[in-house]
Amino acid sequence: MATLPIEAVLPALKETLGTTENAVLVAAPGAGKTTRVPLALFEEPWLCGKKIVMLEPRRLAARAAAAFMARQLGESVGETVGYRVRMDTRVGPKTRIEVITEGVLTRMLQNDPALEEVGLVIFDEFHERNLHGDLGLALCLQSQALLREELRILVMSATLEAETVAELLGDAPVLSSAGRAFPVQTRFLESRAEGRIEPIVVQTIKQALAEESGDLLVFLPGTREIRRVESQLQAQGVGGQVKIVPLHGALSREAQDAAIAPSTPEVRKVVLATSIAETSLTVEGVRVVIDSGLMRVPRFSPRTGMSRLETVTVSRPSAEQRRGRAGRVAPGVCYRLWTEHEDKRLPMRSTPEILEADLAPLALELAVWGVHDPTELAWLDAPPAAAFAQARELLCQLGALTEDGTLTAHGKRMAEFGLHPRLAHLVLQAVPLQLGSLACELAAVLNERDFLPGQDADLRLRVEALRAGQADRGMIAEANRWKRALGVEAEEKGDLDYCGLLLAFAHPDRIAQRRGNGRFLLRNGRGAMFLDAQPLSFVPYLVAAELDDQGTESRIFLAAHVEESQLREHFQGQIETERIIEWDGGAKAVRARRRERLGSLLLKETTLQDPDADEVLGALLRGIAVEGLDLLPWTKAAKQLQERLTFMHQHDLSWPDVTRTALTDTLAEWLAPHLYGLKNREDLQRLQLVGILESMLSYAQRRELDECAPTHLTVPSGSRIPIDYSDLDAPVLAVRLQEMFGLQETPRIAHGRVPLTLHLLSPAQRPVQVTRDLASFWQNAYFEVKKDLKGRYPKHHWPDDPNLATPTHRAKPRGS
DNA sequence: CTCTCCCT
Repeated sequence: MATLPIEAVLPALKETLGTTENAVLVAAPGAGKTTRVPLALFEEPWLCGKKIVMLEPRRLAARAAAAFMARQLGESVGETVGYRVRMDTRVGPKTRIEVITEGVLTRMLQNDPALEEVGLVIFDEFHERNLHGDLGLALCLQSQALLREELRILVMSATLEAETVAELLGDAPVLSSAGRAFPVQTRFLESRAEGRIEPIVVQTIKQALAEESGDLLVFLPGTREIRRVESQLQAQGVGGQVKIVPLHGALSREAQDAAIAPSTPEVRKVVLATSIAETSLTVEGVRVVIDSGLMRVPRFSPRTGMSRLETVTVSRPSAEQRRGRAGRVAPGVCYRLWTEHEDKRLPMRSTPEILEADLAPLALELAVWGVHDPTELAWLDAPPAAAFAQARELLCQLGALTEDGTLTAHGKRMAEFGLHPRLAHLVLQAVPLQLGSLACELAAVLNERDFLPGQDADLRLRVEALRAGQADRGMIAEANRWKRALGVEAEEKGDLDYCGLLLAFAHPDRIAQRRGNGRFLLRNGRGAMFLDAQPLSFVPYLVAAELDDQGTESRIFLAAHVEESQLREHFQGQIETERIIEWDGGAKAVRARRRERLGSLLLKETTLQDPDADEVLGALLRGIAVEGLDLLPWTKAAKQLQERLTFMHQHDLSWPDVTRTALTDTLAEWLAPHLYGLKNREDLQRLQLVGILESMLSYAQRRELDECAPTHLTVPSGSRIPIDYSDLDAPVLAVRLQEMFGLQETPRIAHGRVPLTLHLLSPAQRPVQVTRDLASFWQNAYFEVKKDLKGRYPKHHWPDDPNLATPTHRAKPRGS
């Protein structure tokens, strides 16, 4: 066996762990640390015969590492070296090295916080900073501090974030080892790429095929871009010369295996991959990497409880990892589709999962561990407070925690399931309903990537396919394992009509009601919809399992029908009944209704038979305030009375203020007493506003009103002419000039304080003159006016001395 | 017009 670069640091590593508990080992990919380190250490005396457990981020990697090490010892897996991953365990009584996946460590710690049988925990590929890795390290560190001070912890990482890890491990020594990869030449863009990435990718692929030999690995953010690049390459005839192979997580295992297998020497291969090829899968025979510099990441929103996919710039470590994929078999080339200037500004690290993930599973693990406040543990990055609080709230809703945050028996059982708390709750709720078997099938379907993507969103199709053996074998095995754990294997297959109800246990916030047109309203108030019409578009209620959380209306990818009667039976305690008595602006009436709500969903609305009179009155008053005073019957008389009172108020503030503003502000005082039993505009139209306004006055004020602000004035002709109070500062008397003959002075009101403004009119009621000084008019302007009137109304009498003339109210001259 | 892993 060739000497690996890692061999150089092994003696120092043995010595370090012989004297101190914690250490950090930095080694580039390909240095051989994953297989060499456990084999070098498992017989060290400081282990005292205890085991080494090593964490891998992926099941595949864990099994592969165990198999490789077993071969090195000339044994098979399960002897000295074993592995323990989800759904698959191979360890025996002799096993000294257990390669496990990150989540398994959490379960081991929860069962045995002191890890009595373990002498050393190795965190491999720790730079990936997965949620379970971070949690496992935090728990291990506390176990070491409180229960097992001689427990060794070794963190292995490919990047220089080692220093911060070393600090977290109590200033642990850092050892490093060089990598073994071949050199890779990096080529940047000359100028910044604008617009879509696909044309530049296509152009670079063609350039690399011409300039370089060997297979190409192209990193794209997602399947959409992969499809576009593929079709553009085909359109440009590239597909004829080379084999174009997509590679992403939604592909079947066979398609993935075909994509990563080495190509035959005569056919060149262009692999179009997502970040799956960055760490999880190794594509054989690659000499050229083309990196779009983009990746899609899920971002969880504590506000909506959903994840959304975002396209982001890759971090520097990611870009380095991608570049390294070109140097595994020979010196290689990496085309980076950004400029050298932009390269300097790449983020120094990817965002650790704990900062952006759904923290409900973590919060449940911490509750089982006995930690209320995550700051009691040591973290590289503590769980963000908002997301953690949201997670605790969800756990309360699911009954895993009590109000004060203590773990319930139900919560403890949920944690033991190794399922997301929502799904564990679904399964546990189903058992007493004799739906345990269906629940296990549903949980298996929901726990994995959708195997019928793009098809009809109905979950029942997936469960049917699973029952027919058309799902992934692992998924079927998963369902069966839970059935055994619950003792429900023998249970009759639950009716598929219960899928929606069970899903509602997991996602009570995603119960949705039809709004029409394939659009739905979620219980949490958000909108959701199907892109194309399908049977589920027309059901009154459904529960959404998967949504995209983009924009104002989320797209529904996966859902199940639920009956209103099922919701009523199982969510009775969450249905709120409210009595609503409110003004209906459309009908212009008070509506009294009884509503049953499930969150934002209105399940039922009925008319309330005997609404409380005071509440009706309140709603009517609010209606009038909103609609305005025009809702009331303002007759001419009422309007004039309001103007007269306003006139009085202006001169004496002891009078009520009845301006529109004041009346609107004081509806409850002046109007409310007259509204009992009224409920709509028609009722209001029958009100007697004159009487209502008058009732605001004292007896003395009523008498004074007629004196000071009379409705009419009797002019010399004997006519009673109405006074117009609409201009508060200058009440107007509009009267034919002829009726005023003989009156010398301007008539006054308000105890003589306010002269009326006279609008003097022609016999045909046309305005002739406006004056507040009648005496002056007679003496001056009258003579000019007279000439004009004589011309136009020659048959009328236009005297030279108006003071001596007889006033007349007749429009036609006498005797005509 | 959907990233990717993982849980006795």
